[in-house]
Amino acid sequence: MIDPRLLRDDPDRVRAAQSKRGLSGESVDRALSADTARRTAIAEFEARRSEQKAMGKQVAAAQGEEKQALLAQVKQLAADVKALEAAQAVAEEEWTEALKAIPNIADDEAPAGGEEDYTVIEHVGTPREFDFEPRDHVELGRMLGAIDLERGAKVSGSRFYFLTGVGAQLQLALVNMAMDQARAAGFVQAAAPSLVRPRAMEGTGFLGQAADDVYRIEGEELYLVGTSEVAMAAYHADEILDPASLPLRYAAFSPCFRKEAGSHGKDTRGIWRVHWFDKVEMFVYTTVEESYAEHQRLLAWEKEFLDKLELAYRVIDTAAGDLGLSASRKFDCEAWIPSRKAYGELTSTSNCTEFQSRRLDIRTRTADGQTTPVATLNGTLTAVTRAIVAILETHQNEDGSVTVPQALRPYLGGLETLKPISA
RNA sequence: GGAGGCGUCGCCUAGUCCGGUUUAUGGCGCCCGCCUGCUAAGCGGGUUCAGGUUAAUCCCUGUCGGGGGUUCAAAUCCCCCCGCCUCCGCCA
Repeated sequence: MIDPRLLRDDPDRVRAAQSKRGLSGESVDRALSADTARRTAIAEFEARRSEQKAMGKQVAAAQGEEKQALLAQVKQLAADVKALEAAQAVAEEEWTEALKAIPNIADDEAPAGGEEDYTVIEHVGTPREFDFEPRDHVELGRMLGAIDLERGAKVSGSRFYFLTGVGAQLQLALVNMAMDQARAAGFVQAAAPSLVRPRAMEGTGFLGQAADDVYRIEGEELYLVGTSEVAMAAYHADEILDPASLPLRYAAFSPCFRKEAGSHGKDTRGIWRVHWFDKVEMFVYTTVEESYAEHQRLLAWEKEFLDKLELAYRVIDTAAGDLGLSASRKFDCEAWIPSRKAYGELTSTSNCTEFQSRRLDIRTRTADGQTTPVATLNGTLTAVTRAIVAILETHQNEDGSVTVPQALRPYLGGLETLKPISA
């Protein structure tokens, strides 16, 4: 949710932000008129209510006939108050809805436009040149006994898989390496629930345009999270965080579930795009002023992790139209994926500024003691399946074996090479 | 899944049976001031959060886990939901 005062005081800035995302100013106009209607309704209700309270005291003090007369008089007042209160609630609801429909204000630095309008910030490493015909991760995973797609489909359907043998080991190794890095950097490690209430899902902005991608539990008021960002954002809901405790940094492990609605036929091969994967996610609460520097730090930690996996990647600055509802700026780290002959997103970090904290009512205090919404940021340390794809394909050898990146070896009991168990 | 108990402004707590002089007690903590050689003690005042209004203050409204209802009037009575605790059942 954007700052209602910004909307009221500087609507043109909000309109400009909308157009940067390729959206019309219609929702801005709707929110503005809803704000006016709301304030009128509040003033009317409060005036009447004040009258009623004053009369109520007279009733309490009065006796006999005088009391009966007052009662008759105040009865109409009570009916008015009730009607005005209901009207106020409706106006309030419409205002909230209108306000929530407006995406976060994109950062001035974020490129304007849609999905294709990102800017490349930097390239790290160079895509590997193969002197043999490289295999894709599906083939490598089969040879290594690491990925079982057929049985994944049998048991759970398309876009599911089993990680077996070194595949399962690789998952635990990646998770442990991510958790160790996070702990060394001062993060609090967390294991987060994957099932959350509507409040958490709604508060993080995933029940808006992204709702189609969210699994709902039938007969329950619960959703499966697509990222532990959801649980970690709601973790401090309704709290006023001690300024001295900021930044609060969490590294959360959780399974993630995505319906991938609207991506039928896209990335159907292998484990690149799946309905379930496990992830270690960084999540930070800090002040809005500090959030911009923190965003760079999150990006640096993501790069550190990718560097340790010895991958070639580029960093892109996502365009405003591709930010999603909550983010004001987003950097994606895209690793070179040999079988795709292209860069593909491995990690992503977003600065959501006050957008989520306003919805979830998470605040801190300014130097003069006033409450103010915190900023929330998130960033992927490792999304296991995509990391595995990148590692297998990048570090494969001609015989189908895979050389384990140095940094990962301690997490695999010193294993230097993953060896095929079948041709 | 069943039975019972509980939820008050940071923490503790009065008020709930029997609705109205409650603008929700009081203590601790914290903040400001007085006093004091310094500190402590003592004394006085302040101290939920949000919204409306305002240049700002004042003021007004809401807020006793959340929502709804009864009533002229609800922390107090009724209903639903959430959470915590105790016991029983089931279970990795």
